[in-house]
Amino acid sequence: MSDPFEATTATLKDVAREAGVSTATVDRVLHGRPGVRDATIRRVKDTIERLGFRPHAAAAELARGRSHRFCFVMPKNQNVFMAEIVEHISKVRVWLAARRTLVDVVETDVFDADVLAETLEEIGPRYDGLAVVALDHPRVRAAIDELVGLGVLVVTLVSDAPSSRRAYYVGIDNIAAGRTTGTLIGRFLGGRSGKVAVVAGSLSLRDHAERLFGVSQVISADFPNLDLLAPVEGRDDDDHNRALTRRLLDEHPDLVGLYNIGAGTTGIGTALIESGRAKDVVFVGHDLTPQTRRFLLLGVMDAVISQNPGHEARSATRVLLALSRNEPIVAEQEYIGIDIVIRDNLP
Amino acid sequence: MSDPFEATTATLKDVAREAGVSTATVDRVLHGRPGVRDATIRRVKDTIERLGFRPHAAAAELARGRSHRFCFVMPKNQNVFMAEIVEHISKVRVWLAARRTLVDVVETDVFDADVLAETLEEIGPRYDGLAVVALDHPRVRAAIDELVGLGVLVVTLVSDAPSSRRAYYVGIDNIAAGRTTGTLIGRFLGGRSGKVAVVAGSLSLRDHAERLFGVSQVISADFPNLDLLAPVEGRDDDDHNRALTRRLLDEHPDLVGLYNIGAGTTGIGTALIESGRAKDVVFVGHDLTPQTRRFLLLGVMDAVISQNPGHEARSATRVLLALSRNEPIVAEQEYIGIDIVIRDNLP
DNA sequence: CTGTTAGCGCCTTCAT
DNA sequence: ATGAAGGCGCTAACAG
Repeated sequence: MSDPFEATTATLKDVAREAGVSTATVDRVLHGRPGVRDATIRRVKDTIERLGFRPHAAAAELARGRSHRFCFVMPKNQNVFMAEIVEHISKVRVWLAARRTLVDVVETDVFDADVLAETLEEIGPRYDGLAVVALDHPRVRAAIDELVGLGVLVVTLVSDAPSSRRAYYVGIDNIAAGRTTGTLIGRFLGGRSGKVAVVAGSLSLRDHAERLFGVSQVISADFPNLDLLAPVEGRDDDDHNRALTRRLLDEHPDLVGLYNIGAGTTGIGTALIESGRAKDVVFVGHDLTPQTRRFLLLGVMDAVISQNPGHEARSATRVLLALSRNEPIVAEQEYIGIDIVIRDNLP
Repeated sequence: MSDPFEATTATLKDVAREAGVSTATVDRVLHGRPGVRDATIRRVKDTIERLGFRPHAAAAELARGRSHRFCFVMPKNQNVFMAEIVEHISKVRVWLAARRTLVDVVETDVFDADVLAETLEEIGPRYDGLAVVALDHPRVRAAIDELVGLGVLVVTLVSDAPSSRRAYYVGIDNIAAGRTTGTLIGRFLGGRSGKVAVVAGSLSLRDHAERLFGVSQVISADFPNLDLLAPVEGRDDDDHNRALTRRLLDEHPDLVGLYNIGAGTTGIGTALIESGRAKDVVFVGHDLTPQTRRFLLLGVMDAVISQNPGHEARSATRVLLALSRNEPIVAEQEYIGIDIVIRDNLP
């Protein structure tokens, strides 16, 4: 071999010439389209192999000239985390525009199965693909499955509907997230005994229920010195959570740990500060926001469990793009990790 | 109905027609090339704005038709972490091949400034860009600067040379990584008193020195109950580290914490297990490997501080590509976080 | 079954 | 300072 680059610089035309066929035939073989004799297929494949030919992605994209329309279906009353995802979608728009891909965002009540399902049914068919913050409910599953049947790509985002026919889930393993919190609280307490409280938004949300499951597992299995209280629900609302926390602190002088499973962390942190017991209670919550960042630096929160909203926004679009172009997905790149953030590794 | 895509689908030709100029002129304006009257520039820019025109990335790439050659300069005696980066480079090769981009990997003694500098000087000019695991040394800096002067793009990887003219650093903030470890060890010990030992590969390596600095800061400032021993150096070698650890354990019956700053974690873990004190000593090290993963699950290690090798390999290539095409870098996407990995959030 | 041919949208000489 | 025209490598419609 001469120029080490030559191998990768062969074009489809080269292959055609070398194989003694037309470019159209090479193209057919390349994409497994019918209408080519087996013998010819083999000959072409050999030449491709021999020349180390790789189709030029940009040329293919240009020639295909398709454009894609995707839509993100997001919660209507966005908390900071969801708002950040939306913000990142906007940032990716420029990049996508240069690829003739358009992404819309619609907001709906993703917590009401009927409303969500209707939204999906209505807007779904207008798009090539959807990224949905899903509710795991039969009605929603049905809507997703129907769309998939119509040829619309569906990926779930942040919250999954595992039993649906969605093509992919972009988000974290919430049981593992709960377990992670359990271990952190237990370890940070270093043998101290007492009660651990859990505040959830709503336990009918799959991700909240899963996180609760995870934390319970770990606390009961590994930390006999700790006593997990029955979870309370605060609808992800700061005021509710503040009141709930106040009550928990009052009723349990021996409260040593606190886990906020959903949003509304500000309310809890405020109540903790007001009680003067912020430093005595190990407090872990989700999602890195200006508020939780502040709480970490103040020592009110001991850790934040976080999933990178930018990564999730990009990942969802990349996955949709790859799926609709029939390109492979780099699973490793799309994996969303459970980030543990403490004061010292704040991004 | 009119194509809802129309707005984003305007082409350079459309702009030319609307602005009453030729496509060549639009192209000139688009890329700020000289030879266009100010008035014309304004007119074209206005039309671009008005039509919401975005150049089609694929078309541009095709027309430009350039190809790129990059090279990763990696340590010769690769530890697992470095080997994983190399592995990921191979995975990206297919993707890159479709973009007429070739990446080589050369191995050299990156710990010897002269050898590294010579390698850089020798192979650098053959490439459009280099990703280098740098040693922060005057000789190396000079070599990097010279290459940059020749028009070769240089990014540093994992280990930086901040005062050189390298275009970018792909890697973590090592001081913060050290601080993170310090806090974790301190918190996990939950008030227990005793000594904390630090094993480094070599303190003349910038990243090792920085991690030491970080951990010292935190331990001395926030954990008066802990006593940081003078660091020992084990050259990232399992056998050395095992012997060192054995000695540390012997000499300090009150050793409660252990931080391995570099590689060779297996040796330390082995010594810990052999001593029977694995559960009594909080042990934190770097990089997720099959071994450290096992140690986490066994409870021998309490946390692993890790930087995602796949992310780093992709990031370095993306940055090199973006730089050489004069495209913007998505800083947020290329940020390498300090991952805290415990038993429960293992990927 | 296979080949011909006209683009896709942009970039780049080469003229003017 | 500006325009005309050819081509990058692949795809797809249309012939045969």
